[in-house]
Amino acid sequence: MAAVRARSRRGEGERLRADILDAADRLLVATGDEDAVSIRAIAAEVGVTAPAIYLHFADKAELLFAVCERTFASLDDTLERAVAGIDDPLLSLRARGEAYIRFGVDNPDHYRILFMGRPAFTPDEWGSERLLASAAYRHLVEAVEACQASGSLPADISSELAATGLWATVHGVASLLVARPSFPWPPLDDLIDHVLGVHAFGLANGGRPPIP
Amino acid sequence: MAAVRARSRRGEGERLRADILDAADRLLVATGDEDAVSIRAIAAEVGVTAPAIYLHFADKAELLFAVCERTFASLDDTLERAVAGIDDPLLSLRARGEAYIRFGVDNPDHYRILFMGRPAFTPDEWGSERLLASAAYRHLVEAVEACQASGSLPADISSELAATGLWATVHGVASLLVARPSFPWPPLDDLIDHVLGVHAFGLANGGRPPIP
DNA sequence: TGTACATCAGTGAACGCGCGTTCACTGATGTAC
DNA sequence: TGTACATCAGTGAACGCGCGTTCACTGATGTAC
Repeated sequence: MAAVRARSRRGEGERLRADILDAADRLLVATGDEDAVSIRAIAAEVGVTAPAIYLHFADKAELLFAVCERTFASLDDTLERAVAGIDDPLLSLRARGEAYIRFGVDNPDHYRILFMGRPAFTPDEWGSERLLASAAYRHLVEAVEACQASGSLPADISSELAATGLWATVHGVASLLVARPSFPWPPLDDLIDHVLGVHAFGLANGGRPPIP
Repeated sequence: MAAVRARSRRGEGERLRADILDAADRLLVATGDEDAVSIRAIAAEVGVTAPAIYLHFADKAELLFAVCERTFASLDDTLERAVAGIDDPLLSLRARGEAYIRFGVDNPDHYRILFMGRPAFTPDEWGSERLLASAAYRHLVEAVEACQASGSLPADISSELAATGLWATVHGVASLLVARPSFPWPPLDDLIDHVLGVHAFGLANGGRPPIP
């Protein structure tokens, strides 16, 4: 519970909106339980009464949607920063994958909401078009295409299939670690090296199964 | 809601336990929402009053744990049946991976509970020891070791690391599809072929990143 | 064979709780005249 | 410069709901004598 909050001056009402999103985020990280992020808990954390939430969000779903949107934007930021300055397209793709996994492991609760939640939990729009149109997804497909253009990856494979396969692979590592943190996983660095090494090698060499 | 249930005869009280687990399972599949699986809803589905549940389960967590345990056993069954009769160890490993993905896609709600849920949701014991000791996990490690013994996979890599990497890969495909069913994924067969082909090829060839 | 009785398999009512949301309101603050 | 007033940023109380769980009970059923 935060301290008592001073009422915003006239014209500064929008400040509360940002405070609410921050508080929802804080609660999510602190409790590690999205069920604990209730309208009432958020209001208490902000230092405001529950109905005040409805001055800025139509209902709970809209609020959680806004939280997701912020986190999704920060995922793309993180990935772009991770590959900034890496010229080789394949190394860049690999760095992107590694940064993705680390983002998930470092922000398990956000990651769970974004990519592991029930479809019903996040608003419908996130289902497909939003995800497709998202900066993070577009950047991944572009990164694959850059590899193909440079000859690092074979061009005879759909860039979307390759992007999806890579996404599934890094998502697999991230989401397993997020879902079962107490399992005795190999050291994270080893796991990342192994999985990305295997996948990148297989992809670069055409991804044909070794057995006809 | 099922029809009225006849009271068990004396000595046959255990029948209710099985009926409760079946009902919980049915509810899970029908609603696709684990929050809908409440003690009261289960009781109504069985055709019994809510307190009757407590004749067989100490609390809700124990009930859900029992549901998970059954599903986990059926996952191992499915995988073993899928590889039965496949002699080549690498083909067998591949078939195991494919069967795993299809199990997840075919049983999205069970899969979500087993491998995508909050750690707090499933009882603590599932966290590590249970999963490690599980038949499905042991069988996977053994399958990798069989490949190494036959020379299909390099022996200079930890079988647990390779098993974990493979698990992460198939889990990635399964859990993405489960979490975002409305995303325009490539055809499932293509995705399975691609991801397993890439991973198996990379693994069989040492998994060294193509770039030093 | 008949009957008292213990036991088994439940029932029915109630508990306290936290939830999302609505509604009528209030009091400080900036603005128009 | 002073004051009436509209507006903004909330408050406080209440709603109905479904939840997990507890408790005292009941009525059929098998068993011992």
